[in-house]
Formats: sequence, structure tokens, C-alpha cells
Amino acid sequence: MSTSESDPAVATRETILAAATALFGDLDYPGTSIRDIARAVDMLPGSIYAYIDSKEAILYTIVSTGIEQFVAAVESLDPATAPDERLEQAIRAHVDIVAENPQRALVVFHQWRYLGDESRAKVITARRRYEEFFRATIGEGIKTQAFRSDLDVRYATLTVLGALNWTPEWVHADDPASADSGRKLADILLAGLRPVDEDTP
Amino acid sequence: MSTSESDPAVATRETILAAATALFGDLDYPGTSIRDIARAVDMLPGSIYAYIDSKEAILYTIVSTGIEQFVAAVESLDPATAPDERLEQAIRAHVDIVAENPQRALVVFHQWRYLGDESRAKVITARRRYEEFFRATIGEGIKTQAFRSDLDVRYATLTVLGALNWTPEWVHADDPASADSGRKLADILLAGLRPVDEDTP
DNA sequence: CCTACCGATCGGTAGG
DNA sequence: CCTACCGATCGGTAGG
Repeated sequence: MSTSESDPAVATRETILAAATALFGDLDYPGTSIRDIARAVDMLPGSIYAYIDSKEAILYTIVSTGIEQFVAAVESLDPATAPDERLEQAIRAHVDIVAENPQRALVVFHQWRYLGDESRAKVITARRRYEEFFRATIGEGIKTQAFRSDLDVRYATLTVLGALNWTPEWVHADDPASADSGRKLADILLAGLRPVDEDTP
Repeated sequence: MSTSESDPAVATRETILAAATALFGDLDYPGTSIRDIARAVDMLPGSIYAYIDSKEAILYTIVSTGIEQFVAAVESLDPATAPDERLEQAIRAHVDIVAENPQRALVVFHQWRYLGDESRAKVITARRRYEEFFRATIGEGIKTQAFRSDLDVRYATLTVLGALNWTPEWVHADDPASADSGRKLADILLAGLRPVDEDTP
């Protein structure tokens, strides 16, 4: 029951998961073999199975804990905050999490496809919750007139999510400018949603 | 030298490429085997090699002709058109090409990673040209004051490209509404770039 | 386009 | 965490 950080088996498991995340991010799940992961952590291929159940279980752990991190970030935002400000906070939180580990973000948002049926269904549910936050926040912003009344919620959401899902391609890991990146991205995206006469202070 | 559409060998080659595009789009390049492709076109695995040189040559053909299609679309736009209008045309052209075959777009924009060094370098050059068109057009729009003077060209370009690269996830093949999708996407993206006082007619 | 096949590599396991 | 191994599958080829 003890899973403190000093548990060596847990530490080894974390090392394996971190190595797998980097490899999946570079070469994709089917392009990465258990032997590749073993080599990265200086083990023999069979030894990996002392720490994990299967190759797919590695992917599932990475993807499910990853998507939960994104969901938790937006769902912990204060719902009393004005929708446009809340959307900005969500965009910045997303960029921050991507900047922590862009390869992990790449795995989380693209490689759930390789999961088996049950695992994939669970992950898709979490992804939907994440997307739903953005859709709801944008919809709310239209109601409060923080955003343009003629805005199509579907397309506005797809634009924001598209820009966010592209961030792992250009955000650098541990980039000290990532806070700035989030702010600039939010600035442009929000400008596209705001009514003309309320754009600048 | 004759490569008319009635050449049966060319037709078979096209059939193989189309099947491979769909499979790569669904399961990725490393997740798709030559045997999968052969099954899809009702051949035995070895027979494929009468039409193509290697598995990687299939990917290279799909990706290079695909990216050229996107580049050609934007580079054929009239450079005399106002930058904001030209950007709208480019966004709509992008969505139209994605709608023709979303799986192909997925392969073109994500799976060039699996190419060998020389092939990958060629494709990256074409990708850069495509991105450069958007960067240059946005930069031009700032100069002509069609876009906000305080706009950061880098982030504006990344926002537009992100939204465009996400379209294969939601545009449906042969969607009759795809023209509408392009227009709505362009509308939101351009609103984010335009100055406040010139937004609506 | 088929038959028949190659060496390499895959995910995973038994038994310690 | 290692030794030793399994059956399955991989990309690709010779020879027709």
C-alpha cells in the first residue's frame, strides 16, 4: 500500500514510464518496441514485465493520467470567474502543462487511438470532458456578451482546441518563455471571439 | 512513358496508394503492415512489390504529393489580392483539400516523421514553404494595417496553422458543408487578427 | 502477380 | 531483474 517516492519498485516504474513517454512521443506507440524501452532504462526486455503488465498498459497509464491532468487543470478554475477570463486561464494552463513535457502531450492527444476498446472508451470520455469545458465556457461568454453574439460555438471551440493541440509541436520543454507563450496565444484566440467594440481597454 | 489512366499498372499502383493512405491514416505507418495493405487490395503480400519499391516509398509518395497539393493551392493565389482576403482564401483552400480526404491530410501533416533522412528533409522543405506563406501573408497584413499592428507574427501564424492542422480531426470526407466550414473557420481566425475598429462592415 | 521462403524482430512468459 | 525461449509477424526477395 505504501507508494512513497522512496519505494524503489515505484521509482523504477516511473523511470520506465518516463522513457516510454519520450519514445512514444518520438516514434509513436507502434514504432516503439519493448526492447527500445528496455534499452533506454538499461534493462533486458523481459525484465520490464516485472514492473508493468503489458505494452498497452504502459500507454494507458501515460494517456489516462495525462488527460486527467489537463481535465483537472480546467475543472479547478473558479466557475465564478467571468467566462472570457476563465478561458484565458484555461489556455494558459494548457500551454503550461504542454511545456512541462511536450512529448507527453503529444502521446496524450494523439496515441489513445492505439488503446483497446475499453481503455480507449475511458480516455475518450475524459477527452470529451476537456473539450466540453471549452465549449461551455465559450457558450457562456456569448451569453454574457463577453464574446460576439454571432459566434458559432462549434467552430470557435474547434479553433481554440486546434491551436491548443498544435502547441506540443512548437512549445519547448521547460521553456522559460512558456508563460509568455500562453499569454500571447490566449490574446490572439480571445481577440477572435470578442465583440468588436469591447476588444481593447 | 505512357502513364494514362487506362494503364492498368498505374491504376493498380493508385489503388495500392489509396488503400495505404486510408490504413496509415487509421493506424499510422508503423502500425500498418505490407500484409495489411495487400489484404485491402486483394493481393498477396509479395505482389505489392511489383508496383512499389518499399513500404517507405509508399509513405514518401503519399506525403510528398500531398504536401505539394497544399503548397500549390496557396502559391497559386493572386499575390495582388489584399493580404487579409488572401489569407481567407488560403484557409478555405486548406479546408477544401482536407475535406477531399481527411485521412490523407492526417498522413501528410503527421507521418513525415517516419521517413528516412533524405526523404524527410525534402518534405520538411515543402512544409516550411507552406508555413512561410502564412507567416508572410500575416506579416504583410500587419504592414497594410489589415491586421492589428501589435500582433506577434509568430504566435498569429501558430494559431492559424494549429487550427488548420486540427481540421482533419473534425472535417468529414466529402462533407457538403465543408465550404461553409472553411468560411466559418476563416471568419473566427481573421477576427483575431484584425484591428478592433475595422472588424465588422 | 503467385509460390515459397529468408533473417530479423515482435510482445510476452516460465522458472528462477 | 536475468536466462532462455515461444509462436507470430515483420519487410522484403528469388524465380518464375
